[in-house]
Amino acid sequence: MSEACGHHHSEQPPGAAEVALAIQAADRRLTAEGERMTPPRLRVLELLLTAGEPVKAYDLIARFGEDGQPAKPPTVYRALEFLERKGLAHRIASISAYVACTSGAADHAAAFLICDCCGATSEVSAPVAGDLGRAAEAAGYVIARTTIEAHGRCPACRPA
Amino acid sequence: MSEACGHHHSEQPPGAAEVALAIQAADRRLTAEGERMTPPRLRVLELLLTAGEPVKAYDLIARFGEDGQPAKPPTVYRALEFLERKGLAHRIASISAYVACTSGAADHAAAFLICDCCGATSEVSAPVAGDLGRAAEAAGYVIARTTIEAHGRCPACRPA
DNA sequence: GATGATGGTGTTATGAGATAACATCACGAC
DNA sequence: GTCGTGATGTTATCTCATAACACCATCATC
Repeated sequence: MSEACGHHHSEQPPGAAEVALAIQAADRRLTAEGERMTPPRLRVLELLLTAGEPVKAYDLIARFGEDGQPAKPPTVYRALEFLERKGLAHRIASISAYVACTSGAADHAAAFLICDCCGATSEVSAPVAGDLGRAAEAAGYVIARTTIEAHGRCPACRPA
Repeated sequence: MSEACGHHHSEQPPGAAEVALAIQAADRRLTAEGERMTPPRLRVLELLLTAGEPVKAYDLIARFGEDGQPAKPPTVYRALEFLERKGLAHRIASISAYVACTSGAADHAAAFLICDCCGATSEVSAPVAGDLGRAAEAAGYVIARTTIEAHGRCPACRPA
């Protein structure tokens, strides 16, 4: 997305069926935890899932209304905060964007591989007990959450 | 800084001598690479070094003038971009702040341990060939740069 | 079924972070 | 000198995010 690299990108966003499944699963999990899947939360999650890649907050705001009416910023930011708190979405700090979680696990640390060319993003499990964990332990830090984002080129965009 | 945790924080920013030394070293390195340490770049680096912890861009802007006059945003952002490009400073994306590099190495990947209580930040060497590197390789990604930031409590702020 | 506590939403306004665009200036190459 | 390049100064604007407050839904309790 951010850098032209002169080749074709065939995005294949998830189908409606997959999105519906993911929403169902999220809904069940929230209910089990005594949380509510309210309309704005559902809508934002749906937008994130449908996009299948990181989306800017103001793009979500613009797409929010089914009829083309944008949302007010707090509506979307509150939904994002909730989804993130529940592990259903993640903020990608290095590009100020948000993405639906593709890991089934609740309350997990995440790491991302981000293609600077096509914007494709791959969530991988964050190795909290790995290198960073050891460095933290050595320094006496107690870690609560991590931001781990690697930028580069995905297989499709890799230079020849 | 961001969370009250009811105990005393004794910050000890680097002394003027240390700052002067770091600036000298930076100056030499830039000269060796054919780059120029211009007044705004020097000033921003000096502010970052003196702070000894992450600083918001608009704080740099406010402190920029020796006489209390603020800088114009592009002045500071351009200096920051340059310093970051040269490995003399880093942006910490998760808190939108900037910090002087405390690693001697040029052109290196960095990782940070950030205390959510007192703001202390510790730069550790980024294990590019570690867990994340393996995940990237497995996914076919070629990594160009990484953002690795761990939030928690430093030894001084650690809960009892 | 009133009451109140809690949490979610709607709305207005504003704060915080970052950059586009263009004019001008300093410097080295020739 | 003059030309190309890179840095700076300046104005304006854009993007990202949240504060503050009114209102509403839900549920427990009495």
